[in-house]
Amino acid sequence: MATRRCPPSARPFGAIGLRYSGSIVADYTPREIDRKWQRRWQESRAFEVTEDASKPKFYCLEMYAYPSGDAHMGHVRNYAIGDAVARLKRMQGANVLHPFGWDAFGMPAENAAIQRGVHPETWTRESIARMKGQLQRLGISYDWSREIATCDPEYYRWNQWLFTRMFERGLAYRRRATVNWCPNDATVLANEQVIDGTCWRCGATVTTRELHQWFLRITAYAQELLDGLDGLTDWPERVVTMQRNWVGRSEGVQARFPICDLQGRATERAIEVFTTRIDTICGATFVVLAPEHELVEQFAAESPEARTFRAQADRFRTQDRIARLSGEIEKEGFDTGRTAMNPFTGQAVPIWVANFVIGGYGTGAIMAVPAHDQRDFEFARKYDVPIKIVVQPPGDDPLTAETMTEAYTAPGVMVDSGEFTGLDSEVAWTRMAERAEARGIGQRDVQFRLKDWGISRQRYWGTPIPIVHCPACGLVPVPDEELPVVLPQVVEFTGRGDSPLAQNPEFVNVKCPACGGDAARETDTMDTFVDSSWYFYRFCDPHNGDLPFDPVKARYWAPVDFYSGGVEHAILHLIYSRFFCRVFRDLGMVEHDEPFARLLTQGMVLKDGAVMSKSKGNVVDPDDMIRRYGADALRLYVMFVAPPEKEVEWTDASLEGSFRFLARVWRLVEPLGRLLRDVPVGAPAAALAAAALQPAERQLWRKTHQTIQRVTEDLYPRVHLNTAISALMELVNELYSFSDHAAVWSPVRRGDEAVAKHPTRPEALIVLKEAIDALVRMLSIFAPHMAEELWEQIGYQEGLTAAAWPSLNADAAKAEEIIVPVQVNGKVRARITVPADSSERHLEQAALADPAVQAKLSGKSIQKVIVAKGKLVSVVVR
RNA sequence: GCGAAAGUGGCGGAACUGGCAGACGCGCCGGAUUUAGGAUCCGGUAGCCGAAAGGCUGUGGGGGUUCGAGUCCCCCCUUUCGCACCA
Repeated sequence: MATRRCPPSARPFGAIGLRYSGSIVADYTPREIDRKWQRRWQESRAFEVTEDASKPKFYCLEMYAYPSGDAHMGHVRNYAIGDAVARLKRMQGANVLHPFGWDAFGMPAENAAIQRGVHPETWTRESIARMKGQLQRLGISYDWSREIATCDPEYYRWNQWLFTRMFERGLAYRRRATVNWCPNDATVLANEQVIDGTCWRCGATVTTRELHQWFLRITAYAQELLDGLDGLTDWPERVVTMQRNWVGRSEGVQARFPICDLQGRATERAIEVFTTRIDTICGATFVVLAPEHELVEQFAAESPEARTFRAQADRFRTQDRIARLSGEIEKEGFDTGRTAMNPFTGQAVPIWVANFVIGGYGTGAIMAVPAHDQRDFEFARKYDVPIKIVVQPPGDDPLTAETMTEAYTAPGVMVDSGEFTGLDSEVAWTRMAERAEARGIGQRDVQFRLKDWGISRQRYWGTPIPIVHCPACGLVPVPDEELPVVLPQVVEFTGRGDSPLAQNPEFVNVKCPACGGDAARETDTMDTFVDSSWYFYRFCDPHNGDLPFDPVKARYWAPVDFYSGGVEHAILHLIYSRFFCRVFRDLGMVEHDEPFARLLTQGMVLKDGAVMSKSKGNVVDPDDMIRRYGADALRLYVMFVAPPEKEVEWTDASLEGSFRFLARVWRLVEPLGRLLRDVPVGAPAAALAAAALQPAERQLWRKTHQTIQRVTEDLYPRVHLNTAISALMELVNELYSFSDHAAVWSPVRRGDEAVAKHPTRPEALIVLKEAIDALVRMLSIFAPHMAEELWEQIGYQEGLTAAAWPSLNADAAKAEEIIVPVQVNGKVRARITVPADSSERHLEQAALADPAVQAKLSGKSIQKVIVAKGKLVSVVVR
């Protein structure tokens, strides 16, 4: 045959089919089948939905895509998983919202503009078109009428609207903050444009700059975001943990250390420090300021050697930033020559400046207790600052400052702490906090690691921040009726200088909305995480021109019931979305507190142990695989190869295996189509009474219902897609065995030649139809194109998209007889076949009567017999 | 360093609450079919001993709880991921 070397999809499959000698089985030709059904679904608008109070809703969402131009295997896997859930829920009677859209703003589009002169919009639209085609060739059941792209003014308009609401409520504000700066290109760089401390374009060493930037006050919700995590029982534990650490709540005391003048007398000025170990305050032998701390400059000014002072502090400030990108840095510091008074001991302690104290956390200053904090310990040893022990470990072996080799951080007994001496340190914590408050030298405080969200980007391809700077009125939001503030089309992309919008006078020069005077537009655009923090609400009402979405519609669809995507979004995207959810709630637009009820983080698809990437040259192109094996085989493969959460290593051989399975189903079902068409659905109960069935028929009928049970249980909420598929494979194997049973089949002849086999008994046909019917329905959530085609072949007029999930007949699934292992002293010595509902007594008797068991019992005495009903009998002898 | 998760055949992986370890698939071996190869269908496939019946050993290593442990507890090893000076 000439087609020998062709890829599988082109091979002449099953010219000779199962059990058919000489008959013709139509080839499994996924390419045509895929196209046929994709067209039908589109024409019938099969997946478009509207609110319907008569049905339970189910909102199934996969993280929308950044339109890079090429869908990769990670996308395929994510969308295949989501689609299986969406199709399952639809068949189980839910009104399923399953939308898709594009995270269309962002740097790659702008980089393309800088490097190749393509307008970001053109680049983005082309990428969307390409990727959409790829997704459609996968046959995912999206409601495409709800498609959104965040770069549409109709979308980003609502970013601006929401920003304005937040500005009005003090949740959006402006302050100075540090950015990466390339001195050569005179431009701001995003973190990902800084490569090993240098500019991605010109290689110049990156410095920092202070700019006015916009922030969203996520910290206003810090406690709530933390508390809400307890309710996220259907999220992966590790994502919850990551978020908890990210919010990073710690309880402590903010204490005042009065600053001493140059003569060592306490003054009115004080250093505020935050500590979680107020119990160790008597051991605080020095105070450390972050290099960014405002007092550093004051001390420098007051210092006789102001210059060296500043130089040292500056060195830490710049060092900090670069070091943070590259890893560990050595603890360094210098003594300011100034002292502060320990408010508990009254002693003067030196004030240091050191690089290990962070300006942005707490008060930017710490009390250093070297005996009981490892970092302080290392620092004190290095610079020879005194170490004072105030907590001794329990037991008779007290520590001494001279001999200790590391800080003692565990609880213990208080020493050398005045009236608190002798107390348990954990008890002392509370007493000392109370005392600090009573004496006005401190108060209990809660600090969060979570910082406000800086959303300003000095970029073109993002949502313009809708603010006007008026010399007379200050910061004025653009009135709602003037939204959206649209990105100007004509802009030059040089990658140098100011942000592109700032270079466009038509954009910048406006009249103040408040006073009508000359004013300037804000030229920063928003972080694209703003877009993705609420897109799931927009899907509920994607064409609304009056509001981001209709609260009534959102009340019907939201929250998202099933959300799947990569772990890489475990923190930022998900915490920002949880934040926005609460903002919408406080605006009265949604009623729930959490936007995503169930989260599934799917594992990556690797090739040769690494993430697929163009630079590594290890990309497997989904389109290529679809061309060769069809969409169904590819989808089935990514779901069968491993549980959804796990990483998978791409293997061509396994994909072929999935293809073979589908072809095997095809060869089984397709030729039976004409035969089964006439068999009524919902077989007469009498015909299926177990007693009326031949053993082979009974076995198939049981397997059918056992499979329905297993698959249904595996699918949701467990989402064990791989084991569900393996159960379907078992059913197919059973169907093949069934066709081997001579008792129920006889050859159909044409002349002398056996053309096909035909069940000789009506019961056999009924059981067969029921099995195949259930198989095709269940298979349709994994391999929808082929399932539809087979569905049509076996005589159903209405498409599978309207079909119901098969219903379980629990009696049919039940086994009449079971095999129970018998253990003697922990080892399996026999297996007995007993009626499924055997009593414990009967099981024991049957087990002891078994000859193999008897043999092991002879000469021994039975100590105990344990019967696990329906599972096992365990005999203990001596 | 801290935290979390995971270590099961040649490979991907099953085993829900402690109850037949290795479902299902890949690969490999054998048989049928075929002029032949491919495809297809059937069977076998943890290791060791044995002609077989059967036996012994096995879920990273060591200990423990239990009639019974891949599963629970303690110690150790390895891998992956997350956080890495957050006071």
